[in-house]
Amino acid sequence: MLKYQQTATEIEAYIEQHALQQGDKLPVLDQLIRQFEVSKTTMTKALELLERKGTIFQVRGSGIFVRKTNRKGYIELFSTQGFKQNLVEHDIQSKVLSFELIPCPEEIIENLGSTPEEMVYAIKRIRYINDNIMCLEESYYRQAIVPYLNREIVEQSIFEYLETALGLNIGFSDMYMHVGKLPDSIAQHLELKAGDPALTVETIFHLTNGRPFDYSVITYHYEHSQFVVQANGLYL
Amino acid sequence: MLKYQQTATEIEAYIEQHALQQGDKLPVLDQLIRQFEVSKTTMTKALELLERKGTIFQVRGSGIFVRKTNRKGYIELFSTQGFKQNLVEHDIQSKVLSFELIPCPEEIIENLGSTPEEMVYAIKRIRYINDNIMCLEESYYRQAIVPYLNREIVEQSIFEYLETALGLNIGFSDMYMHVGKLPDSIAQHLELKAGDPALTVETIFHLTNGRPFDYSVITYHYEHSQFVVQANGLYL
DNA sequence: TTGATAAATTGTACATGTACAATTATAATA
DNA sequence: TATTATAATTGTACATGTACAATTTATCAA
Repeated sequence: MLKYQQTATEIEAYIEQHALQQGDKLPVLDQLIRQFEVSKTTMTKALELLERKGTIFQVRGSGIFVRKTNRKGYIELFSTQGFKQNLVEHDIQSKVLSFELIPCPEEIIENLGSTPEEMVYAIKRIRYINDNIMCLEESYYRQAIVPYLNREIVEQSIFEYLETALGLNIGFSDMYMHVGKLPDSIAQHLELKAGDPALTVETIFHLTNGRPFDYSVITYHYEHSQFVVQANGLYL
Repeated sequence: MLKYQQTATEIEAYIEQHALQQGDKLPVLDQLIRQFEVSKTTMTKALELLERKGTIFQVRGSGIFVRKTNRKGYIELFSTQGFKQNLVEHDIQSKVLSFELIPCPEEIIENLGSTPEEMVYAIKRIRYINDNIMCLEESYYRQAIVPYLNREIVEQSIFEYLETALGLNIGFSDMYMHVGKLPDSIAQHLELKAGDPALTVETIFHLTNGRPFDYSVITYHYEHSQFVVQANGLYL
């Protein structure tokens, strides 16, 4: 683990231990540097990481303060950076509906930048959050990049397997979101009615080297999923 | 404008001028440093900015490459960083439904960290994108921070006014999203039917010093709004 | 008191330099 | 030719140091 990531984790622990709340002030930058025994660069990067993660905010001339979202029960859609301790407080389960190795379907080719001959793992599964149906996920993995998958892996966390067992470096992703009415085919899986509202998120995942390896379409159950996003930039 | 922001803008211009496409390689870091005559720190920060913005991706040992989303017609929900050139390619118009100065409503107090006595500007407006109804926006600005607003300003970009005329420094925001069925009252404004699907986004905007100044609830028209998010971290 | 002004505090921008890890290209070997 | 080992390329991590801008605190005048 990198030093600045490690430092960031330690600062989080510090916040936890001292039970700091929204708006509370952390020690001054110089003090943090001495306290955690790192250089200014490292501390700055650690703080920047925590700022993007939404844990703190920094005010020049004033100090470093804790930023906490108070609402509970929301899913972090884009951790935008950092670790993956998003959903740890939620209990996530999966039920595999289908799992097969097929030639890349026509409509997926463009998204994955693949060829019609190329084989892909096609997986359909329902994901549960705290024993409620959260979403239906249909995903396609290029076998050229993910040479092997099996049903057992797919029942657990696929990304976990890709990173640890296969040593793949997962990089960035493009997500496309829209809201619409559920078609009957999907509604059944979510135990909802056709015409009910749904959030659909298409995502193209890339390795750090830019190669797309996974295209997935997730349809969320509108009653069991709500999302929080901590943003830092500007907007509308 | 800061040097690294300026540099980032110049690199974007470079990409534009050379008509670089997805996956095309930029000059090597050292070359970029010489070419744009900045230090390594500055260039690194500029590139980091562009990476977060989704314009490029960097691969150690390999190079710096262009990253472009090819789908058109999507709204950038969270620019996650950077400038606010999101919606420039869209034509955004507003129609003000109501505009008043009132004591802070009960249900808003907690979100804005205000008191019941405090006065807030309450604004309701419909926003159009390319002449289609995009969303209904209800927003509340604390008068303690935004001392003056009028109907004319509200018909244009409020944030533009806050930044330039009032000199406020807009910082981070917390967004809460969920999907649901439209109540009749809102459906009418969006020219939809009660029960139709809708994406609702609540946002609490803060100044850079951490003080919340704006709480808004936006209900999007499901047929006229779709969103793209370029993420960099990890996920589900 | 109030209000302006100066000084101290504190985070950010930027430069320079070293070491290193991931990738790619090259050379050596079977 | 294919495979492996080596070297060159290229971005990232990290340290140190200077200058500065935004904020807060202290000081002084009215």
